[in-house]
Amino acid sequence: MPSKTRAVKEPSRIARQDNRREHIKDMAAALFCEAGYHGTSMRNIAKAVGMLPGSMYYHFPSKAELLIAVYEEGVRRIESQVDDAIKNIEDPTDALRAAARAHLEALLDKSPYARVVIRVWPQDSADAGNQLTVLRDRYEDRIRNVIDQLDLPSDAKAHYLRLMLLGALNGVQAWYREGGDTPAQIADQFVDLILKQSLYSGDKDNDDRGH
Amino acid sequence: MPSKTRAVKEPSRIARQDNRREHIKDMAAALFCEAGYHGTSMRNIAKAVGMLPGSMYYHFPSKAELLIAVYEEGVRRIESQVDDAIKNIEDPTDALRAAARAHLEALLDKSPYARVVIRVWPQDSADAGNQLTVLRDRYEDRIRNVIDQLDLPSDAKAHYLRLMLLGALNGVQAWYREGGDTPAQIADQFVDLILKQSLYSGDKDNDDRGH
Amino acid sequence: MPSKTRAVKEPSRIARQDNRREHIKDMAAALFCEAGYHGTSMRNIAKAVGMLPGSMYYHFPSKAELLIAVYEEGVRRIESQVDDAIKNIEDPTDALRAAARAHLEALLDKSPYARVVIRVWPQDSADAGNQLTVLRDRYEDRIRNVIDQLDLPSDAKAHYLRLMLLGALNGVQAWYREGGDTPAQIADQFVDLILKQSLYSGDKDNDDRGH
Amino acid sequence: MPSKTRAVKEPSRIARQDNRREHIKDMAAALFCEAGYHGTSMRNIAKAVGMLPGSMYYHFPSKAELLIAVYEEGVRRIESQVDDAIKNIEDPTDALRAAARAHLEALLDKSPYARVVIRVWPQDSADAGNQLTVLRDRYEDRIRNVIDQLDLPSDAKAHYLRLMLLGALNGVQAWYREGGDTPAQIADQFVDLILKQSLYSGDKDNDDRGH
DNA sequence: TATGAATGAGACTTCATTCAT
DNA sequence: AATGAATGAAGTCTCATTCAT
Repeated sequence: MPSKTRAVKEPSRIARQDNRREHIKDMAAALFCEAGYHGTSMRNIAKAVGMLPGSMYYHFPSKAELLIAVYEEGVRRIESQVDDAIKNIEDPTDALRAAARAHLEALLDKSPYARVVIRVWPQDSADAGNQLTVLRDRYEDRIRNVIDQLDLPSDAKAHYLRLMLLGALNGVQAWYREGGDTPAQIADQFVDLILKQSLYSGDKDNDDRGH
Repeated sequence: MPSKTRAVKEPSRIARQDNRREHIKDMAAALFCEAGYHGTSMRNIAKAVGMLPGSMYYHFPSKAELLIAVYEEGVRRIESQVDDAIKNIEDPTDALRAAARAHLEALLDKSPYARVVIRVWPQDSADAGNQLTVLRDRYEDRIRNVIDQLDLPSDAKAHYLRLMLLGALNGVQAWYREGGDTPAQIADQFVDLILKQSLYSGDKDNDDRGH
Repeated sequence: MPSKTRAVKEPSRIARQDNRREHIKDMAAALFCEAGYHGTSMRNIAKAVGMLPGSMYYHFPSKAELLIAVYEEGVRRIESQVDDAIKNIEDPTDALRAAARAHLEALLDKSPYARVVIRVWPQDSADAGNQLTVLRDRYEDRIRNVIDQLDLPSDAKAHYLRLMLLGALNGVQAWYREGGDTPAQIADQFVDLILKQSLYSGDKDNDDRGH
Repeated sequence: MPSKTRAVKEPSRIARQDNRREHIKDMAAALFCEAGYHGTSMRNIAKAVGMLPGSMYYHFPSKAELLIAVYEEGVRRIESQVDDAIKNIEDPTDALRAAARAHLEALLDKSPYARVVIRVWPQDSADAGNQLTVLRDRYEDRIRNVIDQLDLPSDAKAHYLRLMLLGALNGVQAWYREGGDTPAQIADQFVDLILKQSLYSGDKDNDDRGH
C-alpha cells in the first residue's frame, strides 16, 4: 500500500526537519538564558547541537532571527500556561492568583524558554530589538486582562498592581534556587502581600498554598 | 623649596589620574547600561573617553576589573542614598517608604551607575561574577534591615516582602520613561499596594505622594 | 504505441532539461555581468532561477564549468552576429565597418552574454582560465580576418589596428548608457576615426551613420 | 642637542608608520590587479605583507577603504605622469602623443597601481563604488583637456576620439607582454592610426617611435 | 600617561560543493 | 530532476589584551 508507506515516510522527514530546528532552538534557549545573547556564540550553540557553525544557517538566517524564534517560543509558553490556568476560573481574585502561579511556573520551568524573555533585553540585538519588544508587550496583556477583572477603584491602581506584580515575578529568576519554596508558593506569597486585608493579619503564613 | 613644588604637583597629578579613572568609569557605566557587558567593547569605552584602547589598561587591568569598579560605585550610590533617606526616620513604615523612594531614585538617576547593577548579571563575566554577587548581596542588606524593623508576624513574610519589593523596584527600569510619574510616586504606589489595609479602600489614589 | 508515447515524451523531457540549462545560463550571464565572477555566488544564481543551490549541480558540474558555458555562448553570439553582418559584403572597408557595428551591437545587446566575455577576466577562475583564453582568442580571429582583407602596408599596422579597434569597442561597455548614440553610430565613429583621410576633413560629422 | 635627536627620531617613527600603510597598499595593489577585488582576500594581502589578518584593520578600516586608497594612488600616478609629460609641450598633436605615451606607460608600469584602476570595476564593491567612479572620472579629464586643444571640427569628434583612445589604451593591459613593443611604441601606433593623413601612406611604419 | 602597532582568538556569515533521498 | 541537510574552508571583521617607546 503506497499510501501507508507515504504516511510513514513523509511525516518522518518533516519531523526530522522540525526536530533539527527545535533542537537548535532548545540549545540556543539554554545558552542565551545562561550567558545572555552576546555571551553566547553561534559556535557554542552549534557545538551543543553537534553541528558545524555554518550548518546552523540552513535553519536560521542569522543569530538575531534565532533569538527571535526562541523569544517567541518563550512568550508562547507563558501565554499558554497562563491561559490554561485561568480558563475555568470565574472569581477575579482566584484568577489573578492562578495567573501569577502559571506565570512564575512558566518562568521557572525546567525548560529555559520563558526565562530568555527576561534574561535578554531587547536592546541586546539591534536587529531583533523591535520584534522582541512587540512580543514582550503581547505577553504582558494576559496579566493586564486578568487585573482588569478585579474592578479596582482606579486605573492607576490597576496599572501599578500589574507592574509591581510582574516586576516581582520576573525578578524571582535572579535568586530562585530549586529546593526551597515552589514557584506556586512564591507566587501565592506575592499575591497575598497585595490582596490580603492587612500585612499583620493573624494567620501566620497561609496553609492553602500547595499546588 | 622642592617640597612645596611636590605638594602642589603630586596632588594635581593624582587628581588628574583620578579624573581619568572617573571619566572612564562614567563612560563605561553609560555603555554597560545601554548595551550590556558583552555588548560594550573596550574600544567603545575608549572612544567615548577620547583615548586609545591600549591606554585604558593603564587605569584598569582588565575589562572585568572595570566592570567591578563600575558596579561597586553603583552599589555605593544606592546604599548612600538609602542611608541618607532613612537616617532620621523612626517610624518603621515611614522608613520603608523612604527607603523604597531612595532606592528607586538612585536607580532612575541621570547617572547610569546604579542601573548597571540591574542591567548586568553576575554571570555575564566569568571573572567578575563572584565579586558582583557579593556586592549585590551587600546592597540588599539595606532593605533587609529596614524591613526587619517592621516586626512582621513571620520571617517568611519579611523575606517575601523584601524580594517582592526589590523585584518590583528593580523591574521599573525596564519600562520607566521620564515625563510620567516620578520615581518617588512610583515607589509610593508600590509600598502602598503592600501596606495599605485594603486594596479597595475608598481613598481613590493618595494625595501625599509628591516628593 | 509505446514508441509514440516516447516520441512525444522524450523530446519534451530533453527540451525541458535544455530549458533549465538555458535558464540557468541566462541568469548566470546576467549576474556575472553585473557583479563579476567572484561577486556572484551559486546561491545567487540558484535563487534567480528559482532553484536550490544543490540542484544546480545536476545541470553543471561546477561554477567554473557554468562560467565556461556562459562565456562560450557569449563568444558564439558575437561570432554569429559578425558573420551575418559581413556575409555578403565585398568591399573590405565596408566589411570592417559592418563587423565593428555587429561586434558592438552584440556587446551592448539586451542579453548580457557577450558582455560577460569582457567583464570576466580569464584569471578570475583558475579552473576555467585556460579555456576562456582559447575562446577569447577564437573570437578575435573574426576581426583579424576582416582586417587582413584591408591589405594594409604593413603587418604591424594591421596588428595595431585590430588591437586598437577591439580595445576601443570593448571599452564602450564601461560608459555606454542607452538613450544616446546607438551602438552602430558609435562603431561608425570609431571606424571613421581610423579610416578617414584626415581628422580635419571638412565634413563635420558624417550623415550616413544611422543604422 | 635635543633638537637633533628629535629630528632623527620623530620622522623615523612616522616613516615606519607610513611604510606599513604603503606596504599594505603595495601588496593589495598587486593582488587586486592579479585576481580582482573579490578574488583577493584580506587574508591573502595580510600574508603577503607578513601580518595577521586582523592587524590590517589597524591601518585600514575595511577592505573597501583599502581598495579606495589603492585606487586613489593609481589615479594619482597616471595623472602625475601625464601632467609631467605634457608640461612643456605646446603643439597640441605632440601633447596628445605625449599624453598617450605617459598614460600607457603608467598603466604598464612595473608597479600595478594604475592597472588596478582598469582591472577593478566600480561595481565590484558596493561600498566603494561611488568613490571609485569619482576618481575614474577625475583621471579622464586629463585626456579630455589635451584633446580639447586639438581644435577638432566638432565636439562629437573630440568626444569619440577621447573614448576611442582611452578604450584602446586601457585595453592593452589585457594582451600586453613584456619583450615586444614598448608602451611608448604602442601608444604612438594608436595615435598615428588616428592622426596620420592616410592609413595607406607610404611610410611603412614610422621610424620616430623610440622614446 | 598614553600611543602605535600588533597579536591570536574568535565573532558572524557565506562559500562551493556533496549526497542520500 | 531536484530537495534537504550538511560540510569544511574561507570570508570580513572585532575582540581583549600586550608592550616597546
